[in-house]
Amino acid sequence: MTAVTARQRLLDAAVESFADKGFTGTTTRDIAARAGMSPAAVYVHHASKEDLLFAVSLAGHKDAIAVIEQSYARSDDPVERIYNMVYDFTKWHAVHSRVGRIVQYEFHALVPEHRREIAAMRREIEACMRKALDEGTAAKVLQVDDIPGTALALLSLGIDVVRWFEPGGSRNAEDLAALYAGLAVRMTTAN
Amino acid sequence: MTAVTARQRLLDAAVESFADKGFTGTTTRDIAARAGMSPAAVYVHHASKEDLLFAVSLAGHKDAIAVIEQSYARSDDPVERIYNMVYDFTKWHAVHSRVGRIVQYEFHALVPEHRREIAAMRREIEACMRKALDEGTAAKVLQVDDIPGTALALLSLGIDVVRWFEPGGSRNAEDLAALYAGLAVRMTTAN
DNA sequence: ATGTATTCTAAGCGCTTGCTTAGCATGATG
DNA sequence: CATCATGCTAAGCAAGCGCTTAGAATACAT
Repeated sequence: MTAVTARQRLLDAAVESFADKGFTGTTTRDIAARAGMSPAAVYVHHASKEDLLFAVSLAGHKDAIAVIEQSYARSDDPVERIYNMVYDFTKWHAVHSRVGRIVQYEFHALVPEHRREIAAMRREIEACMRKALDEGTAAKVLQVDDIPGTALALLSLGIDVVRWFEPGGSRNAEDLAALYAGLAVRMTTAN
Repeated sequence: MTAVTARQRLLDAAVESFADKGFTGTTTRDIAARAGMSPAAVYVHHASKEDLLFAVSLAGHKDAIAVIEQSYARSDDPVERIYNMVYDFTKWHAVHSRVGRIVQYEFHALVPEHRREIAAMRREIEACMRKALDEGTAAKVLQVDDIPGTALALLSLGIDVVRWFEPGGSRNAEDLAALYAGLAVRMTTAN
């Protein structure tokens, strides 16, 4: 299908452009050129530049939600669960740091309706982490005073990776994920 | 002095504009209007839009470095020191979340020369945190395996606050700082 | 009064922006 | 062979961009 391929090529080009120069710093001509098409071709497959951002953001969030929910489900043990969730969430942000940067830093560039939709998906991610902490403390395996605050901290650790991580840089995604997952366990288990 | 006042008014206007719309999303006309001046007045006091960004970024980094170095110096006890450093660093990012957002997210918009200068200041902050962890583990008070990685994690906690914190929101800067500082101590002391 | 330095603005230059329009090529369908 | 939808582009429009220029207004020294 030429249609699907061209549409996807434009999405890929948008990811690279937005990650490099930000949403407002990217021109529709940049995206078109990267996809090897004329500036007008963008509008054959996407309604607007903001629509491209929304598509990228939506796909990124869906992926991130799937990752953290699968991590939650993989184990019944609260400690193992926290380890897995922080490991996978951190690793995802390291491996997909370019998409992650768009998802995190261009949120405000979305139109209000799209912003609401994305905000709801973020709340799902936070809710999943809170649930893991909730159940772990109820079972007296974890020791967490401020559950919403600690959930925020654990997710922050993973999210902030997109700010500086570069694939092929000095740090490797798996090692970083293991480090942060270990720290997460220390943060949530009794001293 | 009218000169100093106008210059500062433009800097303040730049902070608000950049924080709201990002560097590329802000026009020099936005900044001038916010400062109550004509578009041309910007160039009486600042060489370019990028120069305004650099001035904001430089002031922000100087402030952040001062905060973390004072926290380091306030106590000799490694645990207390980690608590203080994470507390103050987090609180600074919460209180100055608008400046912090510019400092963190518009780094790439600086010209290479300015970027190098700011990057050096960031390394100072990381070095200060590493030093605290280094000395604490050498004294066998802290237990940290990966010192550079843990330093990164502790700073990430504070930095990521600028992504979502709003002054006057549901969370208070001091409570958040105390929470994160407590988590930092758990991360760095033996289980 | 005259000269000088400072602070500011009206106007606008050359260029780029997101997006549209009109139309061309291609290939499937009657 | 004719028709028509699809995927694409050349050209360009109205608006907005960073920044400059020429000069007005003010304040103070001579």
